[in-house]
Amino acid sequence: MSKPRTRIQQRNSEAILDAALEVFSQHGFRGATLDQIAEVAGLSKPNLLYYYPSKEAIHVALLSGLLDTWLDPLREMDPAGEPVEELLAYVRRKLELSRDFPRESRLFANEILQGAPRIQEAIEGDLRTLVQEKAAVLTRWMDEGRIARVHPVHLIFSIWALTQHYADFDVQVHAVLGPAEPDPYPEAHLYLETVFRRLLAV
Amino acid sequence: MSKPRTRIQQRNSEAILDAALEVFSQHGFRGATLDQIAEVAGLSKPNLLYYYPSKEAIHVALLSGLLDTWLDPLREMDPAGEPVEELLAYVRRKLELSRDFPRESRLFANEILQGAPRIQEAIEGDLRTLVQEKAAVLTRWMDEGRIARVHPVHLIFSIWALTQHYADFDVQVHAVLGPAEPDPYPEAHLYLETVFRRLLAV
DNA sequence: CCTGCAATTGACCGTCCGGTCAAATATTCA
DNA sequence: TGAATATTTGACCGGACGGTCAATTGCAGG
Repeated sequence: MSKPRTRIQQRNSEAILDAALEVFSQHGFRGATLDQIAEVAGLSKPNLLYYYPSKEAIHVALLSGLLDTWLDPLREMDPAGEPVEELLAYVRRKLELSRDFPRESRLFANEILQGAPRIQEAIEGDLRTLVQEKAAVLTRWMDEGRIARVHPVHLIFSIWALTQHYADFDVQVHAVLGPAEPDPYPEAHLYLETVFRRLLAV
Repeated sequence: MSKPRTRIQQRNSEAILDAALEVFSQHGFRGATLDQIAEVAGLSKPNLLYYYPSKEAIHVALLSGLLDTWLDPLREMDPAGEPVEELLAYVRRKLELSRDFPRESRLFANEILQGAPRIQEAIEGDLRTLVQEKAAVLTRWMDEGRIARVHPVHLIFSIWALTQHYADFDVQVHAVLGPAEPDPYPEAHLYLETVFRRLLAV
């Protein structure tokens, strides 16, 4: 992307991306407006377009870094490590991502819900490749009898689904648990650890 | 809602709701346009507004019936039944809902992602009540030693997350599995059955 | 056939949207 | 300081949006 030179450029383009993340993640691409983003960022609309040439450019700038960040925890899963602990560490890292970056998770969810028009090639490329690669590792672990045999790709899907649920359906989670339980993550962590320990035990 | 009297009203208001489901589920409320819905429905825009007074009214009409349909499988979970089989039956019914009504699932996901502005009270009311009620049943089963002890509400969350993932993230699922595996549901069913059998085994 | 109501639509309205532009203001640096 | 450059903005544009309305067409029953 564009490299901000001055401090003002640095500060403003960051403020824009942060505001855009806020708005895009809540309303999706078409539902978000430049005026909204400008207001959240504390800038005028023409000033937004001084830093980014179009609404789409802002969206692309947000998405471009996102997929890598999102997949990093999976990349860190070490083929040479202890299988169950590696998988549980992945679950934990992914859950922390949901807790600490829920807007990013919702931005991604919105993009996928809308058919992934802007990151389809990345999904069919990098993401698919990485998943297939890690699925091969999982299969090897199963062949070696170190974890139970299940469909490796669906195993990865289930980690995504379970962890992202707490970010994407945050409103529902809090509504069901009630105001007495303001932070569901400690319980979620315990629960998910149980789920995958029992699933993978040989 | 309004009771359609004539066959024409029946046919058209159904066509409108079907078209609106298509468009809303893909673009969210703000991202959808009446012209788009009208085109999909094969009607003129003023004709849409002859059957429904506003864009919001269409959206509300769609959502009003949805939550009940969505929760029905959970309601059917029989407190007098065999615990593991009841839970697995719930998982299966929920997964079939994802397979057969993916647009409804995405509509719901969109609404929650956007903060559930139009169904928050229903979520904090009916949905919360039902979940708490069924969580009590699960807790009783755990007390009786008929299923393993885990957090009952998170158990329900995990069923939602795992089953809805296949509808909401459909694009990603197919991209990762590739064109060789056009229908992920048989494998998903097997996988989820394994997950919950192992999780709940005493 | 006619009457009366149901259904449909072209034309239109005010507003909002993404984006442009020229002018004004701040900042940098020789 | 002053010239050059970076930043900011009010005013505006064309098109799309949600919604209205008067007028037309379709249709059922007497």
